[in-house]
Amino acid sequence: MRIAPKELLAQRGQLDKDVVAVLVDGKIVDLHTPIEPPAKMDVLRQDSAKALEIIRHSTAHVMADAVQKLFPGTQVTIGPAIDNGFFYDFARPDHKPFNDADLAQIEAKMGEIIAGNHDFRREVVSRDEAKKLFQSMGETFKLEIIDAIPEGDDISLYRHGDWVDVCRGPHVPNTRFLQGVKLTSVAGAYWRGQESNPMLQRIYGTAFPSKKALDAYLKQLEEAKARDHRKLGKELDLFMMSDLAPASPFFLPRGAFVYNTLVDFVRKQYQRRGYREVITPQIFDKALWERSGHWENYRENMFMSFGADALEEVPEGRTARGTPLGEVFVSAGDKAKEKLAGSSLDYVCGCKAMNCPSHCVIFGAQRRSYRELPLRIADFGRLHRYERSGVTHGLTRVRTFSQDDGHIFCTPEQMQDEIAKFMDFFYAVYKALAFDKIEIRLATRPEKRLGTDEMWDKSEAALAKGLEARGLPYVISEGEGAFYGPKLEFHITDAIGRPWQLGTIQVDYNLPERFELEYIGADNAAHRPVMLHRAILGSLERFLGVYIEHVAGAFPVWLAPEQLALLTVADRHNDYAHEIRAEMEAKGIRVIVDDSNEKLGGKIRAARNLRIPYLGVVGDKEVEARAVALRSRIDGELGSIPLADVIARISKEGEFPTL
RNA sequence: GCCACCCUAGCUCAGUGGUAGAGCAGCGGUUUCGUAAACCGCAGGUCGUGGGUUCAAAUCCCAUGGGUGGCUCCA
Repeated sequence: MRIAPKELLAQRGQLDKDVVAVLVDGKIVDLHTPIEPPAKMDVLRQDSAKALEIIRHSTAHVMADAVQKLFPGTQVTIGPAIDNGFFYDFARPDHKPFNDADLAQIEAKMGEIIAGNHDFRREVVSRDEAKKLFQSMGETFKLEIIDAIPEGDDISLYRHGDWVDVCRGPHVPNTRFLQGVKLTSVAGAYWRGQESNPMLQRIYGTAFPSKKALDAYLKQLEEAKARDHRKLGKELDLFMMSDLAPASPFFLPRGAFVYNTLVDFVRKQYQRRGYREVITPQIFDKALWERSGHWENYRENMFMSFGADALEEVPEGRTARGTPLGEVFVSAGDKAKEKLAGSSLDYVCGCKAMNCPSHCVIFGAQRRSYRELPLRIADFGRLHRYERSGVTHGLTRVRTFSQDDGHIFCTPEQMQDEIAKFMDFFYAVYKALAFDKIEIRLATRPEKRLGTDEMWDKSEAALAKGLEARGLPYVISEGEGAFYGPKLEFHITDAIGRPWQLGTIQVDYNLPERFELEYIGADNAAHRPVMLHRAILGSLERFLGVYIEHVAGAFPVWLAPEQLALLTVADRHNDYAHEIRAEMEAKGIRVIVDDSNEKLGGKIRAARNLRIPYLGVVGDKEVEARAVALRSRIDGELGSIPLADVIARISKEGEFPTL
């Protein structure tokens, strides 16, 4: 005998005013959905974290109600709760978007609906009834949704006031539970996420059990924005951008220092872990990319390049070699194609978007012995990828970057061990950099791919095994692998919680095949190696963006562009400051002197704003004692300390972390 | 690429059809100072760019570049 938890709680006298839903076997069940009376049932109150999702989903319904009241004829589609709130996608008959003024109006209407204290009600209907209902309402998207509900599942409707939606639930008992509501932004979104489908108008919002909780969230969001790497990049003179090279950062001296130091840090590890670094060309003959499969699978992301002679008309009596430019630029307009058609393309080049093909060229350039394997090749080469406008973002999504990239050529037998070694390396680095929350995704075969299903089966299994060997939890990203092989992606979130892939390891049987790579085994026969693509920090640009946010611009002593700022109290201390600066620089310490015409307080403020780890005040006492009044960003005032001790302390902290 | 919004001095921003502004930074001077902003002065902008409407455009319209938040795509 199934019964709604609402009745059950009422019978037991547990139906308090702040009960949102119940928890049965760890599953959230709203008060409307009939269940078998369970042995154990916990109540979820308004302020519990698990109630948040229900509140947000119900708020999405109220928003859809408000939108349909204000914009008659608008169709509803889907409206789930998400990490930071909820959204609902709409199709307006006039295809007009919502603007900020509309949002304010919708929010006001939502307030009215909520104030009406409407009960949410659930009912189960047959597929035909549901279809008839939404047919009569002209909700064609909902009809598609109903059709997608698996046979045998209940089709439930949720109503509040006079508004109805087909919905799995769960929902709050009454609109009065929705007290902290804010609409945040609008966005275009494709129906079912397909670019070929019509674009819907999405409205994002967030909701909390109370106005107070909402305000706290909004404040926290403000604070997160203060550590946005784009803002800090400007404030700390780390990097800049220019319209003349969209999505391509210019690293300024301070930023370039941090960048190079990260590279040095990884390089030092390479030395100990059997990697050999190479430097490879930037621009390659198209033939390389045809062989690697990039031409076929990755061309739209590549920058093309060609010599001036490619633009010359082909002279009379000579046959053009290569591909006419007009055929290369497939997405060029007809006019452009016509113009390019007569130009020969003896030498079209692709600017490299990945290092792997050149490493294959290196591997294949010599007869290789099994004794050389695993061969670990590292490359910090600069990559260029043509990113569509609209997807780029600060340092985290750019058009030019370099990775701490490496490719391991090994025997199939060595592969699992190499994956394990990589995992050790990876976690040692992230631990040293004080990252603890790392999400792992196993990205599996995409639609557009090279190689056989057997190869993909083997590759995916090898990566999963590598994770299971360490007992690491992971999620599967269906179809998100690279075109040549599956990957493990290591994701870290930025200041406002957006995840970014940094490190990766990918198994690849395909490129060795395409490049016909071989090594001679102990049996004196030729064998095909396996290739592992791997990066620890990933794109250094992206890593730095995430890392700046992680440390809020306050780099540890070993990474800080300046480790110590010497601040003089008055002009008469300037000579001493410059003298000891030279002494410290000779010992490898990075020092700046602020001998400007500012008061001490002003100098301290300026140095602190730059997040310099140590401040050293020099005045009469310090000159007298050959000392520095030291102040640490972390430990505060340390008092007057002899010069030699300051040098010792900063030198020690300035060493690279040991792994 | 698609949707919305934004672009005013090096930076942060004010200015909604009628003579382009502030703070900070910069420069010059004064001050010589002990732990988060000394004082005075000067200079700095074809209001992203190009068209249009208007007697008059930073402001309204169109196009275009760049950025922001999403969608899609990806390190």
